[in-house]
Amino acid sequence: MSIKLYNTLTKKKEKFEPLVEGKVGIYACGITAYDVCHIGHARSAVVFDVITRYLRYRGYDVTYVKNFTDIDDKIIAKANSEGKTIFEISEKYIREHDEDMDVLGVARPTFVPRATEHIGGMISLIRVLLDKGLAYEVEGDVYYAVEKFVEYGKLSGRSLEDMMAGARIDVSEKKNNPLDFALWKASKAGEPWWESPWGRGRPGWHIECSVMSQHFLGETFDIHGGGEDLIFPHHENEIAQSEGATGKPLANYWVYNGFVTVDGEKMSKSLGNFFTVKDILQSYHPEVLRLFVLQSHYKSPVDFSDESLADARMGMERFYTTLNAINEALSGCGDFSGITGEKLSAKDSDAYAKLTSLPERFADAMDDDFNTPRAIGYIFDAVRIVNGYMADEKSPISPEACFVLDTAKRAFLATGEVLGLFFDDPDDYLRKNRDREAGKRGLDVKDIERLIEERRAARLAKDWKKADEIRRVLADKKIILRDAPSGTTWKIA
RNA sequence: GGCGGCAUAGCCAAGUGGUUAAGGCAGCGGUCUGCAAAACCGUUAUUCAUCGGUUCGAAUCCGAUUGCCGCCUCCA
Repeated sequence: MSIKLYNTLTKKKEKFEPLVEGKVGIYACGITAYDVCHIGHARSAVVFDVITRYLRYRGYDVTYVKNFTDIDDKIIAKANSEGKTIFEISEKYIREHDEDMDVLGVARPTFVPRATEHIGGMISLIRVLLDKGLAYEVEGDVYYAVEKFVEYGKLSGRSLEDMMAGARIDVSEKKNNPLDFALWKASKAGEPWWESPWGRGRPGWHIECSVMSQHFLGETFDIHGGGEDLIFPHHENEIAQSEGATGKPLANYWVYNGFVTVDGEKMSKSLGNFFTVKDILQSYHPEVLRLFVLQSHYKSPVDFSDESLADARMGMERFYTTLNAINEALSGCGDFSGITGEKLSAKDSDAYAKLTSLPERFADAMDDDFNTPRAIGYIFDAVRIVNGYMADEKSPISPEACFVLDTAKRAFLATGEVLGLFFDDPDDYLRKNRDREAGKRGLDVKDIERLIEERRAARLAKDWKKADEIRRVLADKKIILRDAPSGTTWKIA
């Protein structure tokens, strides 16, 4: 089976064929470092994290580049208003970004270049575009002449005429065509600048990605991606710059994640309807946020709400409850290294066969345009199978059962490795989750445990009435008790 | 105005021509349990926004209609 992915450039799902056998180059546009990350940034990061993890899982040697835009109007504005340098601002938000992504379990990309590290490359590329007649200089600004690039609009599926018809074009006397975009801007007073053949200035937004992608991945690379709002104008302009200069395709596959919405509307700074990653991680385990994101296909819009996150939390709880049960069962196992899949009883063999099919089914779903919702469905199927199997097993469990459960655990963890889930110790996860939920509701863990202790004494004395009364009191606070041979545990509903 | 996307159960969400329309959450019934919980079993869409068409056969293809959303300005 080969991987298929949806290519926005061709508007088709295509078989993935890397330029170089066994190797993949990915460039995803990262953030402009002027503010903290919100859930939308988290989604994009998680999506491309899972794509790279899966490609690696399938044996590809992946080079993943994600840039930081550290020179831009908004960064300058923020630096000026706070009396700081642009570097202080971008440094602060890049660090915050990295902290958030680390907590979210997003693996660090292979390279994380910053625009200001590549000014020289940008100047060279702008020179090439000027030499080729694709750009022109006006009073220290350099603009790209879009009508000179015949394929302009091919990614976003619009023509220059269509865009001219649109009313919302910013008019500048300096531009020959209102759709022309800046490659280089002469610096105004109070703005940072770099020396260039056109005087002191700073780069336009789009040029950095053309330069950095080529620097790390070559003139043509495999996958270019980002949030779908980057299709136009950002990536359209990157194509014009890069392909205009090299005459070669910039990237073969263009992959975009959909937006996170709130009440059906795009999460954005201007609407003020955004939630920061830090906000959410105070209330939820990072894997809950990952599961929430991955339970929708990466291209679909996903509506964010506290309810939907709470649903994802229950899903993670199901996973970890099962993993915990597997661990408990396995802790009672002796040596089962002599067991193999071939000589099992009918019942063991049946469970074994179903559980060993998980990696295959998982890969099947992921091969199909990284269909994580389907892949996760298969993991839940396996959860049901292993739980049913465990329910039928008497303890102490047989070496054969140990073998089957060990196989199941490995299969779960292998899928988790790709999705960035199940990295926590199940016991820790469940306890942290419980305490966090208790905290959110203003419940005191000590009080709860004191009542549980009282109830334990009552149960020992077979005072069921008192035991049930305590259960009821706790239940009113959404606290659910579970009596097990090893003692009573509790959780929040 | 131009371009594009989406509409599947109470909620979330797979499925894009052909056996019983995945899975999760929530609900209900049962098993287990002192009572519970977890878990398991069963159950919850004869139907996929509406209307037409193509086809032996459509949630899936085509057309129209309605509704929602995104891009066209910085944006993940």
